[in-house]
Amino acid sequence: MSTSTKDGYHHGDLRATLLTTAMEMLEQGEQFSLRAVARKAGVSPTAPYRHFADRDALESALAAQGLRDLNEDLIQGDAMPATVAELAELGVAYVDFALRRPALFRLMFGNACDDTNDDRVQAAAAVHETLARAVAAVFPEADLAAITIAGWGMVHGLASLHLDGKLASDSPDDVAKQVRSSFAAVFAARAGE
Amino acid sequence: MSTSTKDGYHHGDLRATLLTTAMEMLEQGEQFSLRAVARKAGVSPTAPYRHFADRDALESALAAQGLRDLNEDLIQGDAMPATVAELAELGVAYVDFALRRPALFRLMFGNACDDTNDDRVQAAAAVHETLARAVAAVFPEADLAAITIAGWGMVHGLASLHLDGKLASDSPDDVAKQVRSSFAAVFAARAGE
DNA sequence: TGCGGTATGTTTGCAGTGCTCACATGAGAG
DNA sequence: CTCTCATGTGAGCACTGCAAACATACCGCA
Repeated sequence: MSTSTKDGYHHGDLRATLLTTAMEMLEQGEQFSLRAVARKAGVSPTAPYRHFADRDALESALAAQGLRDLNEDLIQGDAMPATVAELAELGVAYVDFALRRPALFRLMFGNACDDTNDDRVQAAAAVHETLARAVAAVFPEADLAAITIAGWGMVHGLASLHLDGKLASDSPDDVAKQVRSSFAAVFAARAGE
Repeated sequence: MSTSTKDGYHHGDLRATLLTTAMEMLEQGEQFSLRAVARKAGVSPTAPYRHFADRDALESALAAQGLRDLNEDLIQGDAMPATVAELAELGVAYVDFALRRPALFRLMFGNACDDTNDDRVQAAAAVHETLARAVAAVFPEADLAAITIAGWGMVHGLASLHLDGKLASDSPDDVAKQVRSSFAAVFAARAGE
């Protein structure tokens, strides 16, 4: 048995435990530090260093996981979108993710990402591709790269601005509506393409 | 004489000195802490607390200043834009600001902004209004709120994604081109409105 | 002119952090 | 059964934000 919790000197699966513990802390809004994670995992303050070079490494691993989760959320509305309205739902999902898991979202996008972390860059690329596919499905004849970047930018910006309270928004429903009308306002004219 | 640098016990204008010192550090990419700022200003580690309640307060003041600077950059192309291409230049200025002063930009938008800091919310509102005016000048008959938010979101998202290295971009010129084509791709169809 | 109050700076000290290094343990290869 | 090495522990350093208690000198007021 090499799964999670053994009670001897050696933990058995500390790396995974640290990741899930840290993720919980992010989810719960607790401010998070290597030491705090270790404490919560019931392990000495320096134990994490056996599994992560430094704090950034842990954060990168969490960010990678977050990007994978985001990608799943985006794909979940399985079918390729056919209309601008359906494409907008991808945007809604993106913004919703940011608002549901703000601390994680900030980890994923907030720092410089000068990453040699392959997991992470690959996960980011996957998100990009998901968005590109969706855009391509709706605007088959358009300049794919430009529209994809524009759309990603818009959605990401809306998420960030809402996260930071720069845009008025009472309820999550409100936010979703705002995202939809942004898509409508901007992409409506091309709907027929 | 109550201006900046006196050499006695009392500094004379510490608050301002701290702000400019901190701003320099942000500009220079030095990592910044209350203590480091105090050190660089040649003052004891806790002197700043006479002028700022805590670290967040200093950051908020810097963020407010940053928002004012950003607003100036946006207005600088004085004339109201008349075409999508001219509107795009506002976007270019926005993104350029973010890339030129990344640490400041992160301060301005990176944190939760649960601010009672009037300066700051007002400065943010001013930016919003500048953008709204510009959009209104180009699309006089459109749904102003929706397009403004969409545009702000797009520009802000592009800035953030570039800052975090999520979008390929070799040179600043490259980035500017990307911003322009995003505007073109998305707003082109409405240009005649 | 002198005096006291108060805004502004200093010192000391605490708890928390990231990280390094020397040491302990025990699981698994031989 | 033993030895090795991955994995855990502990003590310790430099740094941080922040809270008192204390020092100084600028100010209005007598």
